[in-house]
Amino acid sequence: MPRATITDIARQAGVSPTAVSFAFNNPSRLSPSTVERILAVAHNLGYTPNPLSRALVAGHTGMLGVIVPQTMHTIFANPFFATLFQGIGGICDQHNMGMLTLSPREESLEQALARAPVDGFIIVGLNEQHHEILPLRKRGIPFVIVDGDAETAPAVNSDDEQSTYAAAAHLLKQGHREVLILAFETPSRHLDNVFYGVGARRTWGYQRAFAEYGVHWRETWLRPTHGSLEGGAQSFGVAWDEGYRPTAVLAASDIIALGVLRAARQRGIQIPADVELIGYDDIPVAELVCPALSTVHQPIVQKGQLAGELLVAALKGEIHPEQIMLEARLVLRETTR
Amino acid sequence: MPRATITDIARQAGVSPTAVSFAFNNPSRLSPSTVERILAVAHNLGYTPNPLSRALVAGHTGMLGVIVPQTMHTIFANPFFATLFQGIGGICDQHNMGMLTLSPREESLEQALARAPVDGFIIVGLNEQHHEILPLRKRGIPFVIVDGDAETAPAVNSDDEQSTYAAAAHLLKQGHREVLILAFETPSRHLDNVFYGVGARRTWGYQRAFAEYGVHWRETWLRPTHGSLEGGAQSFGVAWDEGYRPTAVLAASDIIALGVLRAARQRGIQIPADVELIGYDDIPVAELVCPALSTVHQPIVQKGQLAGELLVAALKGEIHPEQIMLEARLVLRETTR
DNA sequence: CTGTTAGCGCTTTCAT
DNA sequence: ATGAAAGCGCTAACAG
Repeated sequence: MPRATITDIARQAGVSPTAVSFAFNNPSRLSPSTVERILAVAHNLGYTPNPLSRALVAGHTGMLGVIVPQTMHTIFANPFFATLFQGIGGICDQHNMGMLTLSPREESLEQALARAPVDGFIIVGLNEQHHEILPLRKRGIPFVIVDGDAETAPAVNSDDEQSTYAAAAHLLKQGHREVLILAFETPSRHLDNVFYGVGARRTWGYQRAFAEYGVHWRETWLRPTHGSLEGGAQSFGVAWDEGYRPTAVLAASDIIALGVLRAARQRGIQIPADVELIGYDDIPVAELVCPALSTVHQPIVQKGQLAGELLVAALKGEIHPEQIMLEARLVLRETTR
Repeated sequence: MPRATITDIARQAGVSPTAVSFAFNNPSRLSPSTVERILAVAHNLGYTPNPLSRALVAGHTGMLGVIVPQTMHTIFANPFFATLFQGIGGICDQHNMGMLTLSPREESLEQALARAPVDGFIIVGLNEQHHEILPLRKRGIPFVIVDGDAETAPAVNSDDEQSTYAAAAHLLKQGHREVLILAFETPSRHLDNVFYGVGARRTWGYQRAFAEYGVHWRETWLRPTHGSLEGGAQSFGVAWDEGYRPTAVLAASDIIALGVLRAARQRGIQIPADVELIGYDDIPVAELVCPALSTVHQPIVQKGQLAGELLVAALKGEIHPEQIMLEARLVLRETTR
């Protein structure tokens, strides 16, 4: 038995579909007794207005899309995203919106964007100019960029280059010369280039420090690493097993650093005694783990909130695209000496 | 300028809307040149078929709804959910679905369910019989229950009662008699009763152990606690500051236990020397924190996967409602002696 | 107070 | 190979 429609209710209640519609959306326009009767029938048949039809005519769904060019499995394994979503979710709570998480489907990010029944998007980790993002602009669908370059669209970023510079500089200042860098790998087929977005900016920061401290930058000491605990563990483990003997490690994200911690433990490497380690993000667990992670703090929850607010503003038609830059700062805990 | 529609494209390309539709969904039915022309115009205007209209006629959206009776802000702050979502997300990845996270809106869970443009739901922490869930059944919308009682709907649970019994028994066996229990608080206005779902089952397990060990069960030693780090910290802190001096604490979830860890640290209480602590869930950070959390392990990712698979099966019309019970087991690490 | 009617934007038989 | 027309389920002028 197919789902009951407005017509079914109308028939059973002996009224027109309009009346049923009013009973749900504008009861005051009907006599109380009619409303009651309609609602009774509806309740009886378990009828609820089809959200799709409703959204189609209303022109909006009340849903906010979040898209990240990684698999959902990877996304939710990374506390950075959970924390970012905490911020976004808070705004959804305030505005009674649902949050639709999307990841590239059938090889195409563009398709994912096209199929999503949402009012606007928060796009994480891609530049505004990305070719699969551009269609959104043409279609006039509001979106805000998080962790990506943007000229005209609203965006929220943290000061990656500056803060990774600080992290690398700290290590170099301590005299380290053999430092392994676990950078982001080209996150997916959607990116053509390692030197893209946050990944690029963070690497530049490290690089600038090396330059300023007159330390030779060796490409082989930079390992593109999958943004996951396993990725970090493997990347560090492989390097170590290949004979690399870094005295310090810079990880482009905390989840990667956590992987380093695990791989080091498995090999009996002492952190920070044998190897110093600095991550990035300051995810909530960073200060809970043992040893507590030295890292670059960025206000992740706030980042999500701002992105959410920017999108909500855009949805309301308040068009004052803002590119927000959040401060990030080095936090030394126990994985550095 | 409103978004371009199929008619706009048709007009500009000098064809009928039908042709445009075919160009997108069934190009083989059109001559290659026509397809090309249509697609060119479409691309030019940044046209993409409206997903809502499409879903309306197709009868499905390719989106999976996940609903939890807590604010999104709370949900995403709890690694249990991130981990559960990791499992669900993996299934979404496989089936090219999006994942819509919902939380009660405008005071009404029922409304949240009604407004969601999804093909089916995964409902976490509510019983099948909950009055706000029942409408779904009538409407014939597929859903699966996670962490809730279900008789006829598919469901995934872990063996809460058995495993919390084991946790409490362990403590009691060690001679503890002053044990503080941080149970779930009635999670929200949607639940009328503390003795509901997982919360109830976990409490029963603790209770049964007390009974079997002949230890008097004191209601005052059971504190309903918000399922968050802050909740755990506050609940333990308040109890302690009121003069309670437990020698052991049982927390209904790891995030609560993490809060205890923090509150204890702030007060200079040594764990496990002064107070032993056992959580529940075995979220990924449990073994990373310092001291590593003793807890009850349940396969969270798998729980999410199974829920996802059950829902996908239901969506396909494969109706073999299964109530799955996952094993959970005590894992002793460093917060117990 | 209630019903008629015309869409919302798209897909899909059924003709031509 | 292409188009006309009906309809997905609902809302909202506009009548009466």
